[in-house]
Amino acid sequence: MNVRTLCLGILAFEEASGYEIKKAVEDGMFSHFIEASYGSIYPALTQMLADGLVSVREQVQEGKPLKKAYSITEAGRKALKNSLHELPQQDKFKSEFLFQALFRDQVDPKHLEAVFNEQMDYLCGELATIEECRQSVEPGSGHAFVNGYGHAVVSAAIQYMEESRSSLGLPQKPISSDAAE
Amino acid sequence: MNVRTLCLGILAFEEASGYEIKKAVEDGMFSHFIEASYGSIYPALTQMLADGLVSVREQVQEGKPLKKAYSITEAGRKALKNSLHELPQQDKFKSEFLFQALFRDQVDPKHLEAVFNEQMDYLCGELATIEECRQSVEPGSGHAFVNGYGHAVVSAAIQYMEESRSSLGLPQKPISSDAAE
DNA sequence: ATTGTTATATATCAGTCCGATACATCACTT
DNA sequence: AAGTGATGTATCGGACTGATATATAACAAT
Repeated sequence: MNVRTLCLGILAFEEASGYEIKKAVEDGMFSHFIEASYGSIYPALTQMLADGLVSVREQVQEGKPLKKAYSITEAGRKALKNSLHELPQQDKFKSEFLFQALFRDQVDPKHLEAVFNEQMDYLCGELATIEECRQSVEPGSGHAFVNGYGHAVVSAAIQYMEESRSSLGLPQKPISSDAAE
Repeated sequence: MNVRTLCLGILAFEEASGYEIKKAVEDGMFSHFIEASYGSIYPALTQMLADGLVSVREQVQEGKPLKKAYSITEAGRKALKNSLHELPQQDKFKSEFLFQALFRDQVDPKHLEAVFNEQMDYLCGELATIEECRQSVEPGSGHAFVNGYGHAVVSAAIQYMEESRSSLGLPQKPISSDAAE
């Protein structure tokens, strides 16, 4: 699946600009299972416009830059439906954190601790985003399933991390900066 | 982090060929949190050889093609250690399965079921790989932590998938081909 | 016998995508 | 008056993927 299909999928829910698509995959509804950069989103929109899969509406906004609001066309919906019936590629998961954790005996304990805490912050942030979205999702929908999947997985990761603190030789949960001692 | 560092990391554990590195990230110890293709592994090894980070030993094998066994050098270990002290990038997770699940009302139920079952197979395969590796890992090591992380996350995914069968309108667990009805 | 498949192994390349950067406008703070 | 941050479009070098080519040998099937 390429970025074009990804954009079509987001536009199938609502009209959006390139900037908004980027936000959706960075922080929004789609953030925990999709990635895409400006360098692929903008060319994808341009190309799909040429192919008639999307249409633009240039919005002149007060106090903000020009915004190109893209909408999916009928041809676009058809193309999306086709893509949805292809066999999906395998999930891809890359974690540099886990890679570093593999060599924990070769890194400075201070670094390990910093990296560990950053990972916890990241995971908790993901969980917060997922829980935010959970409210605006109707039960039984595809959104609900995907949201629940993310919640299950990220929760499990957080719990495992928490349980592993001692076995990694790290100090317990640093709730406030001067609780230890 | 680039593929060069990734290869160095694997070579820090044991001498390996490009083919074996690919296997390690595809099926082995590293498979659930690392990705790399031949198209990046072989150039990485060639370049690192030129830079003196690895050395080769050409093995003439009986009944098999020539094998170039790469080993990490002292300079390579130093370079790896440096890389390990950089801040890791955020985890990346992409799931086309979840993307398709998002549009479950727009896809053929047969397709949804097939895709769902394939995802289950994939996840169970991952779990099996992780459990295989678990045996050959010494407790308390970085390997053990990473292995446990994978186990926690994949187990959670499988459990959630299992619980969601009915809410997606799918038939129950197809253990054998003619158990239903 | 010979065709096909699977496993081992190296290597390349078109196309895709990321990460960084540039540019521009406005709100808000310092 | 300067700096920061959010909104917004756009491009590009370089990294990486996915597919393909090449080669050898074991093994199964026809």
